[in-house]
Amino acid sequence: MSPVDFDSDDDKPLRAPNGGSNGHHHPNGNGHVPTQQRALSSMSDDEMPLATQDSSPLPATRTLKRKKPVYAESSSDDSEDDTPLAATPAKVAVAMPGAIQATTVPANGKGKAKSNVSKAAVSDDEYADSDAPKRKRAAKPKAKPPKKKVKQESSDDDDDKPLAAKKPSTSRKRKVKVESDVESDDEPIAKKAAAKKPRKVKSEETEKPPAKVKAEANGSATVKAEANGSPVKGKGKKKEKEKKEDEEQEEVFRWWDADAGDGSVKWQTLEHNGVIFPPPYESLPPNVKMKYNGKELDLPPASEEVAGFYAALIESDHAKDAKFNENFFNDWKTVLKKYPPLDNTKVTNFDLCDFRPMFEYFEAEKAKKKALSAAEKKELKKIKDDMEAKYTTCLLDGRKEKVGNFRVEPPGLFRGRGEHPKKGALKFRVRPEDISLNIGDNAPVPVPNIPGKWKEVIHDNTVTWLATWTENVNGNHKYVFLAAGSSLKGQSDMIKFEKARELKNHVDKIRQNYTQDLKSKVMADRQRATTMYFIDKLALRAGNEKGEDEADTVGCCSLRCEHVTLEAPNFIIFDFLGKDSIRYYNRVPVDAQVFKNIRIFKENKSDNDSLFDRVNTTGLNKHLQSEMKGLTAKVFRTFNASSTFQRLLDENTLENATLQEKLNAYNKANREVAILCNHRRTVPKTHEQSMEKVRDKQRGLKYDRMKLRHVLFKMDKKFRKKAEYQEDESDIDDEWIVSHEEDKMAKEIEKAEKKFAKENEKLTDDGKEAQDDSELKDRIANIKAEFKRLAKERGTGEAELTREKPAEKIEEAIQKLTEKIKASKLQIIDRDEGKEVALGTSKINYLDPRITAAWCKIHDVPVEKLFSKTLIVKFPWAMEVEEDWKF
DNA sequence: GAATATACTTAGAAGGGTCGAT
DNA sequence: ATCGACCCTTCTAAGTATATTC
Repeated sequence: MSPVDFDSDDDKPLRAPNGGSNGHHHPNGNGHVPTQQRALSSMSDDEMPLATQDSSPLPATRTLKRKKPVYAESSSDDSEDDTPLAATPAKVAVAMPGAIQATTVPANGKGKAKSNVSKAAVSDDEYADSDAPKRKRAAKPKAKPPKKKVKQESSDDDDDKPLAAKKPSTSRKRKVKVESDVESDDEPIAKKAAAKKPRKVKSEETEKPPAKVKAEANGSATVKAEANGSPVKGKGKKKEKEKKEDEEQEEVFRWWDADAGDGSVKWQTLEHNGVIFPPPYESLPPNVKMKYNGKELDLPPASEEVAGFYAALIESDHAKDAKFNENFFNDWKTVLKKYPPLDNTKVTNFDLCDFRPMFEYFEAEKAKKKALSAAEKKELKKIKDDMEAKYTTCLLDGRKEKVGNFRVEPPGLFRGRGEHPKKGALKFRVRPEDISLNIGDNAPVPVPNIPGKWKEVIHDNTVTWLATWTENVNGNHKYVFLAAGSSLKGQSDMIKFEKARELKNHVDKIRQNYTQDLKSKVMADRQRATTMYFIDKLALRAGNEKGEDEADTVGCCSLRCEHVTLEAPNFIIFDFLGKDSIRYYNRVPVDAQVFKNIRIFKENKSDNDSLFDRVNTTGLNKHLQSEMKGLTAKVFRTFNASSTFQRLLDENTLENATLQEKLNAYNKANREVAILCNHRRTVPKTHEQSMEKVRDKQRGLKYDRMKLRHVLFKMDKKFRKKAEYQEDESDIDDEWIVSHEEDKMAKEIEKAEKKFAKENEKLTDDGKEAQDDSELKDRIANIKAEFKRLAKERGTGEAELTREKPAEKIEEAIQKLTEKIKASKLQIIDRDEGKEVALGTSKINYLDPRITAAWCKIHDVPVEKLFSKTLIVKFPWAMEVEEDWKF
């Protein structure tokens, strides 16, 4: 059985429609949410085997996750200056004029320390409104007493206890605070750092063939020379195909033809130029000042920069977000404390701030840039490209490879998705002192393009990153990796898909096993089986635990009771926020046992308790490994997406279809996968409007075709009988025709006027006399007469052309229009159905590119129609498949 | 064994570039 | 040649997975 059709009612894949309102979510049919829910609680569970062991299904109340706030400690008032963290950046500031490090603000500190104490205080009614669809996990603060949980644990048999992690008290992981280790400033950080870092620095004295590689590297550094005809590299692969200046194209390393390495060592030699830092902050011109309480505010660069971050956003949705504003303002105030306005104005009230002058200045600058001539823009771009050139590539084992994100993230305001508690917080400027480099130990250590020294330089060839740093807002790690088209990324991508294909060979057994386990007497196993069922059928994400200072989103293992609703006899309604706070709403029929299980799992729990309190992703993956080597939860998503795609393509592509029809079949399959994976985008504001435009255009085509038919009818009655001319233009009515003709006339007149004016201009330029206005009048009169005739023709079923044409020509023209109309119909459907589905994500990450490559070969479709240039560069390894290749 | 650290993949928004219609 | 819709790239946030630490 295919991975998705467990739904016996109709074997469409279960999809994950979009949230809410717009109706296109229910593939399975008119799904509307039933009014009656939880009718089942009364059902007795005959085979509720768990009873004994689980007699107290004590829900480990999953209190909220949430990690501790990174900087939350100082609850005291405003001594933020003293916060240790602040110190670090500040230091640098001195040394670097303009580079505002100032932004030392400890991401909003204090305050909201929802101490556990306060949590305890939260009353239960916070959970009370269970039917409120919005799962506000509001309760973050609360830590429900572990109550029975303890008991339960003891009573359960070992295998069966709730995972400790989910105990309320344990709550979630927290991220470690960002340390400012810059202390030891100026030491020869390089080697020493590596030493102190226990990390896997094994690379230190690994054997490598430096000499040889080195030589090669040097050679390839001179790409130019090479392009000129003297291949420096010894690779031999480089045939003379250099013809076009495909210098960047240079020989692609055909790693997929080479021997696979061991896997853990990622490279032997690595040379690169580090990262590029954004330019230091430049103050605004003196005439641009924001206002506070109506008065101009004279800000030092450090605080002006931060104000500018916000000013740029005042027209965006972010500025409408209270949390965003609050976080920004707190952080900005901290900066202001250190870098106050010159006149010492106290900025205390957000509502008194007027950032508009700054905003307008930015807009004007943007406009200025846009107004530059093409040549000027090109020039600027070239300057930038030249400056960045050396950072764009690196030498990996002597081969030139593209680097991905070599630009260090500039400072700004953190734009968290959804209800992220830190959104709007100030993200500091990153300095060399924050960055660790990873580079071959024989490679020269690059010098930062701004003053400063790297935090450390290590030589770890078991990882692929070139640089890393820790971001201050959430303490997350950032990395610089190679680009998507690099050999390293390509290899792991191919491995990913091969692993997903391997799952084909095990999936039957795995399904058999978990189907068994759905009835297991061991609660933990039963829950695990149920999560596997969802992950397999619905392609849900694994659902790791999240910390307290993150948006409240969930995946399969972290679902809470409030996220699933039962609807008899066998439907489950999922409604939760997943990755990126994208809503997942899906009403699906499920196996009777699954239905029963969910009912059991929900028993005696409150809405914000974990549904699968005995399952976590680590345990789940461990189990999966035992079913198939290398299997993890995410493999199911890849597997489901790619196999669904392959099947749909096979089913939907008709042999003799036109190119457009084939493309549509492809996009349709792509779209179904995107729906399965719940990949969404916000509907462009202009969508409806542009739909109407296209529809109108299509009606125009139909109108033209109708007119041509009428011409034929007038020429010879026999045409009226021809079957292909019987069809009616159903969606153009008389009213529309009238307005269409009027429109058309107006446009033609306007065109005639323009043309006339142009002709006259030309004449006078040539020193001749301009035409008389009467000429224009004549022309317009002609047009009007023409349209008068059209008006008369209305309803007669007959028409004539301004210029006569032979019947065959007209028939040909009709044929062409028919094709155009057909194509446009398809396009319209395609577009409307896809308005909120993002196809790109699945194409980039989930669909085995070999499916596409093979399909293109069989159906004679140029792959460029489906893959952008970057995708083609990303998937070189897939382009050579045999046409009969199947996922 | 939970918490944390690390490294890598997956994700939508924003903004810029391109391309087709006029 | 201009304009605007849309496609693509860029950016960086937000996941997954597993190793390491306490």
